Order: sequence, then structure tokens, then C-alpha cells
Amino acid sequence: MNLKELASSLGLSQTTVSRALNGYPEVNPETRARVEAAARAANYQPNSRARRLATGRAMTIGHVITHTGETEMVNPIFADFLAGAGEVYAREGYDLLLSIVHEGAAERAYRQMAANGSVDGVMVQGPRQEDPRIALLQELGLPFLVHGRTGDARGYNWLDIANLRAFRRATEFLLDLGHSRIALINGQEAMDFAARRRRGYEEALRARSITPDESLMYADVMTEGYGHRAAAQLLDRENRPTAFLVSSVISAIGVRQAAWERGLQLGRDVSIITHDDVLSYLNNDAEGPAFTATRSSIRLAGRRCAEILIERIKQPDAPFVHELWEAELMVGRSTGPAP
Amino acid sequence: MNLKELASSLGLSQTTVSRALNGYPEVNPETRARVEAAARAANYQPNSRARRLATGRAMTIGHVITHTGETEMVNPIFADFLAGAGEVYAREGYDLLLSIVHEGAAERAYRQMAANGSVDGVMVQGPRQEDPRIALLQELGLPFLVHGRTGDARGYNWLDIANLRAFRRATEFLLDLGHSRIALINGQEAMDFAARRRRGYEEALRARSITPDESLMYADVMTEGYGHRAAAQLLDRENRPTAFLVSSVISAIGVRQAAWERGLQLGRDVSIITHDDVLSYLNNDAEGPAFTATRSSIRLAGRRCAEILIERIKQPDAPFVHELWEAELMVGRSTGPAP
DNA sequence: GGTTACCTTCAAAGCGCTTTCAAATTTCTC
DNA sequence: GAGAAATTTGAAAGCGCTTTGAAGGTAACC
Repeated sequence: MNLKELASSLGLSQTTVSRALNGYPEVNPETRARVEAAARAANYQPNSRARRLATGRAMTIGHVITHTGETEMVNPIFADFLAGAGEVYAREGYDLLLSIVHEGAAERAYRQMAANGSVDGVMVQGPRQEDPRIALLQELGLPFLVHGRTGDARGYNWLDIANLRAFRRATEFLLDLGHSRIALINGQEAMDFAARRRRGYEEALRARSITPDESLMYADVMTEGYGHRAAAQLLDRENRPTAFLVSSVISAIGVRQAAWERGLQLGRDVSIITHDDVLSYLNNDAEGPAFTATRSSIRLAGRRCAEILIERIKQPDAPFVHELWEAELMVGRSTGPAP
Repeated sequence: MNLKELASSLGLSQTTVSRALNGYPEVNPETRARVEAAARAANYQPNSRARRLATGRAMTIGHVITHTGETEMVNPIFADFLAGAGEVYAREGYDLLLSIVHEGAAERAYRQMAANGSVDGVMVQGPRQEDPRIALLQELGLPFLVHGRTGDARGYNWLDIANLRAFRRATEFLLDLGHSRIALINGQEAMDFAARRRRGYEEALRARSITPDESLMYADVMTEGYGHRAAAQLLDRENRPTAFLVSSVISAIGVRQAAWERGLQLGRDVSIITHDDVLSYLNNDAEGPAFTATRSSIRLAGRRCAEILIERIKQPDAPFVHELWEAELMVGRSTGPAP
């Protein structure tokens, strides 16, 4: 059933039927009711391909997700971020176009989206320091929103969490407990968020006149195995750290495992604070084993990012939106006074 | 730059330019070369909205992902499955349309995709027993492929792993090691894969004249916390199980944690076998703490599922494809003789 | 040389909608 | 009750491509 058939079955023109269904005001209420009833009865749905061509809008938002080079790892936080964003898209009538490519192919993916008009805007996640995607999208003139930020962040829309403050605060918390040898198990420091977290950690140490020790800092893709390896190395040193600051619950699980294997008890022999993205399948709440954590829901972030992006697509000339969220420090059972 | 402009700048008709770019044979080789050069120079990309309308093909595949009711949990295996499928889609020129909805809204999402023609086919994941989506898609006449299977599986395309055999095999492995009180920490048994795994487990027990004990079987959404809770309960009984068969590495991490907390060592005091989807961020390999596992890569499955679905979209009348993959049993360090 | 076949190109229709512009009808206004 | 204004509907153009059907130009054949 298409518009033409529906219109002729009603004895009306396509124009009127189209207007009735799209809520235009200049339609007689009775006519509209009649049209709506017929459309429902026939289960009529306007053909989205035709509509998109006619309106010039794709009603689609692009997400380009890259997997990291060698390991081909897909960052698991994307699932929850997408769930949050997807909720909003569905509500607002937008489709979500997902492109999963190798890191090197991302530029081509964005260029293609811009040139062939398959999306109205794109979401950028996990920016690196001086990420080339931002300049590219500015050049292409495609509306976009960055989850995270980098460089001179005034010239585009972003939503970020206060990574530096969160990790400074977490480090201070450990210092207050008497820890002084605190290891940092960070994400790849080419990523902007990881660089900020490291700065927060170092600032807190310096403020207490502790010189940051490079040998206590690790940076890599945040898998469980990485957390385990890094912690194992650190814990087997003669002068081992008494506390760990970790960038992801997944890696923190590896760190915890390494501690257990050495007979060390969390919160007594060794302390862990992790950043917690509140992933739905790794809920770090009262029920399970609760890490002390800086916490900010990636899913809520996804939801809000989608809202902002859609607003910006509708009003391309509005001023840039910058939203900085604080992470809360949740004290769990993985921290305690330095031994 | 659109086709009309490109054509007139070349002094050719739209017809010829379109044909030259789409590889039709009736174009003079010199003309084609000229057109291709000009298109490249102008960075011309055909407008996908127009092309889709004209061809009647969406060049898009839909994935509807549901989050489970109350917990709103998004199954983390989707990220890796999507990565595998996305790779193939990109190669074949298909877009991936992702719809993330509450479980109850899935039917509407499929109906909409079928009615408005935004996709050429859909991927169905995680079928429940007698899943209504299958009948729905058959009725809608939309090509689809099921990852997993259920009910009378002859009438549609599917790719599945041999869940029953894998869990029977794993149970036999534990029985051979002398375990007899083996707990099953399963996924929700409304899911077809979980029901099959349970049958495999029970068959293996019965074959050794052990009556399956309901009190040793748990079934729920496979989070870490669930694994931890279930194992904690079981290990605190007077007559505790000596081995665990777990449906997901994520839950197995919770089980392991519960064991550690009670001073029990894996492979000595308690054994764990888990199913391992080979998620990229939870790699259960030699480096990290390796569980004994039935193993099958969800990412490879995604890749193959995409290939099959695209084949079927291109040839709608070909016979149904049924592909059953064996999971391999990888012996790790989490299993040992019964104490 | 005339007919046929082939190669190459093009004009125009069509995909199924939205939207502009105009027309028909009804309601107001004095 | 005539003219103006408001309300409601429709014809047709257009979105940017693909594809059909026709035609111009060459080569091939007898």
C-alpha cells in the first residue's frame, strides 16, 4: 500500500493525505480523522526511501566505531552507550546507522556519510588527543557531537565527564588513607580521557609533594588481561604499590585477580579504585563485590548525547553545547588504610 | 556535486555517466575512463537517498536488539557480534541499521522496517523458545537469518553452535575428573540456547546414572553479579558442589570471585568450565587467568551470519541455509580432579 | 549499395513521497 | 448581498538517481 493507492481509495489527492498524516494544520479535522483511520486499517507506512529523498533529510544518525589496530578489540562500553542513544533516537524517529571499521578507515567512512547524504549528523566517541576527525567533520560541515573532548574544545559540541577532577579526587582519597605508592592502570594515553586522568593523578601526588613515578604507571587498551598482567608485575616487585587506580572495571577485575592470586585481600593488603562506567552486565553495586569507584553512567551519557545532537541537527545555528559531568566517588569495599 | 552537474560538466547525459560509474558494459572504455576521472576529481558520490528510491533496494540490514525488561541490560556479546557482521557489511556495501528497543517493542520495530522499506533483511539474535519473531518475519516476507535457532528450524535460515553437545561434553569432562556434584549456572532458560545447554548437562549426568538435582541449577541473565550470588549460595551449603558449569565468562568471573572469597583455589578445591564467546576484552587466553571453556567466537559467527544473510537477500529463492558449528573444549587451569 | 547488426549515447519516464502554487469553497464583514 | 478573508483541497513539480526504449553512427555482410 502506497500513498497513491491510499489516496485514491479515499477519493482524495496525495497532497491531502500526505498533509493529514504529517499533521499539517490546513486539513479539515473530519478529513484527517478519515485519513488516519484508513491509514491505520491498511497498515500504511510511508516509504522511508521516498520520504528521505523528498525531504532531503536522512532521519538517520551515524556512529562510526573503530576497532583498535592489532587486537581488533571492540570497546565494550559502546553497547551501553548505544543503548542509551538508541532509546532517544527511537523516540525522536531517527534511525541509527552503525559503521564498524578499522581505525584507519574511519575518515573514509565519515567522508562517505557526508557525501552521499545517508546521515544528518554523526556521533564521535573516544577522541584521541588532537583527533583528526574533529577537523574533518568541521570541514565537511556535518553536524556532530563528541562524547569526550580534545584540543581547543570551543569550536564544536561535546559532552564529557570531568576526568581530571575525578582522578585527582580518587588519588586524594587514597593519599588520605595513607597510601603513597599508588599505581595507575590507565587506558591508552593517546586517548584524551586517559591523558586527563593521568594529569589528575599526577596533580594530586604533586600537591602532596610526591614525585610521580613512571614505573608505577601503565597505559594500554583496557582489557581484563592487561589489568592482570600489569598488576602481577607491580605486585611482584620488592617495593610494591599499596594501591591501584584503574581506568575500567574490566581491567580492575584483572587487578583484583592478580591480588587474590598472591593472597592479598582487597581493602586490607591492597586498595583499588576504578572508574566505573556503570555497564549493565558488570554492575558494581551492593550485591556483588563492590569496588570503590569514580562513577558515571555511560548509558545516561549516550542518552544525553543523542538529545544534544538531535537538537543541533534541528537548529544548526544555535551556539555550541558544552556539557561537563562530574563523576561521583562511590566508596566500596576495595579500599582501606595503607598497611 | 550531483549527477546532473557532473554529466553536464562532461558534456554527457546522466544516463551515460550513471552507467559508466555503475559498471555497465555498454559504455565506451574511453568514455568510462573520462567519467571516472571526473567523478574522482569532483569527489562525486551518488546520493544514497535517491539511489535507494530509484533501485528499490535499501542496501541496509537491520539489527533489532532488545534489552531485557527490568534490568535494561544490554547483552555485551552484541558488540563483538556486530563487529564481525559490520566488517562484512562494509565490504559488501551494505549499511547497518541498529534499533535498540525494549523487548515488547521488538515486533513493532520489525513491522516498521518491513513496511517502510528501510532494510533489505534483518538479523535475529538470541531466539527464545518458540520465538514469535520468526513467525512474524515469515509472515512479513522479509529475508532474515537467525543466530541460534528454535522450534521447527527447517523453515528459515540459521547459524547456531551445538550447544547441547558442548555442554554434554563439558559435563562429561567434569565427570571424568571425578566430580559428581556439578552446578549449572545457566542463562535464562526461556532462551533456546540455554535450554539446549541444560539438556546437554542433564543428558551427560543421566548417562552416568546421576539424577540431575534442581537445587544445583540456576538460570538468569548472565551478569557478573548473578554468577557471584549463585556461587556464593551454593558454596555456603553443607554439601557444596565441587564443580561449576557456567554459560558465560562474565558470570564465571563472579563464580571465581565467590570461590576466592572462600579461600577455595580453582582447579584444586573447585572446578569451573565456562562457555567462552571469545569477547575481545575478556580474552581467556594463555596470558590471563585461563578458564577451561567450551569456545566459539561470537565475532566469527557475526561475520558468517552477515555473509549468509547477504547471499539470501541476493537470492531470495535459494534453499534455506542451516549451519551448525561445534564449540571446541579448551582445557585451562580452572579444572582439576574432584577433591 | 542496401540491409542488418552492433556499439554507443540520450531523452524521458519512473521510484513514492513532499511541497509550492493555484483553485474551489465556505465564512466573515459591513 | 457583494467583496474580502479564511479554509480546504488538488495538480503538478521536484528530490537525484536508475532504467527503458529509441536513435544515431559504424562496421559487417551479401
